[in-house]
Amino acid sequence: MGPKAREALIVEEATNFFAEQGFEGKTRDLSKRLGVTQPLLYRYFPSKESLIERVYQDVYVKRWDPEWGGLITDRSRPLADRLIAFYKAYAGAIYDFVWVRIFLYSGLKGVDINDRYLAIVKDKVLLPVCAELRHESGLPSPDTLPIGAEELELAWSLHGMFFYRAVRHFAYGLPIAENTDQAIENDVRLFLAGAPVVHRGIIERAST
Amino acid sequence: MGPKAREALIVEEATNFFAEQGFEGKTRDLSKRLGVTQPLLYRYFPSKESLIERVYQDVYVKRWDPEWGGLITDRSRPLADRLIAFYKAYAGAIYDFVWVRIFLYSGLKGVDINDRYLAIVKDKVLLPVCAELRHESGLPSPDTLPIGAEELELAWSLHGMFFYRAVRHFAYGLPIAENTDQAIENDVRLFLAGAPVVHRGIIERAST
DNA sequence: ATTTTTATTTATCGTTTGATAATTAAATCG
DNA sequence: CGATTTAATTATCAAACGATAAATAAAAAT
Repeated sequence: MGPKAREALIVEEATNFFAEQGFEGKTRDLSKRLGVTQPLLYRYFPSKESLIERVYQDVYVKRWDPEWGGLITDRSRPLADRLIAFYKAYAGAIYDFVWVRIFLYSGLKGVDINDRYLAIVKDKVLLPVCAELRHESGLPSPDTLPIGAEELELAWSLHGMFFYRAVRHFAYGLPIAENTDQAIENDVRLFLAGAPVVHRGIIERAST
Repeated sequence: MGPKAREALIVEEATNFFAEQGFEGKTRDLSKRLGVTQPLLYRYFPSKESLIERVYQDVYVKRWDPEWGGLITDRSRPLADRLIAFYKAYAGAIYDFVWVRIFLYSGLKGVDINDRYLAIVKDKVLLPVCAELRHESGLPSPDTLPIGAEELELAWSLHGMFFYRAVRHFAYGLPIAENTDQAIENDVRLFLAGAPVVHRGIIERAST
């Protein structure tokens, strides 16, 4: 087998393997699943750690499409439509066994790529959601009045509804509603109906 | 040191240790933290697995107070008050480094005690929340019309807002709003304002 | 076809790891 | 106090693990 194909095969199977077993999974078990001998792994990667690092790259890079950011901020459409469109698209990448578990395992381990990813989520999702929510309610823009911690927590609530569904399914193995698109739509509508009720209070508390 | 005190000390430190490192943490590292030698652990526990089992018991048992169930169903108080009271009390046990991480690690591992705990959450929290929500909106009681999967998903949304806050903090190491009581109150008020907007549609879809 | 390169395997090393056996130190008890 | 039990340590085992070296098989090149 050609080196490129073999390497790709190793990374792919290692991703599934570590998603299942965690990063303490043994190289011998991985090689068995690949149908090759364990030392062969070390011809393609100098160490187990370097293979794990490669898995991180492979997994994380594929899970953020720069297009998504624009979906939220495009004020030519109703906010509900935008958020539903974004979270449905996002679910296409995120509602996935490998992603959820690698993300949780690396998060628990405290890996830096996790922080970097969450910084993107904050910048491209949470803060924009807060900004749009303010705009809808006729509240001051973030340029005038910065978004505070409690307000950010509000956007995290929507994100929590959305992502915890995946945790329940792929980490705990619980069943979830068959129609996840419908569930996402419910999340967004619930959020947009409920958030304005608490938003003003949050801003008032922040400005004292 | 007396055997009872020593055993309690081992379990306590093992709990912290496994919460940090995961269950692949080495017995030698644990013993080092306890200030004892590694073989001593095997005088108190026949195997590492049995110590882990003991940690499960210790951790999980302390995290569900039977009193909590009653908080949700007591119709002498407004539903908002009840849910706020419940989730604040629950947070006292759940917003905790050890709990969140042991829960996630054991969930990822697929340990059965996790399923048993989640069954309690479903019975004592999620289904009652759906029932109370129906009562508030003048919808049929669960005795008449069983609670469906999409409807349960609605209660999970509130739970997700609540629990994902803990995951963010204790698993990812992200900062959260200082006043968690206020954040919980916001979650509940957002939920109670938003849920009725989608609830009827969910039930209609279920009955077709 | 023979040589050279490269992919893969076999064999093995040095540590680490969970666990046990033998020994020492410290209580406990008559 | 001395005898006996018990807590804890030292020493060590066998298996597992990440990693390396040497050998083989399969392509590629001349």
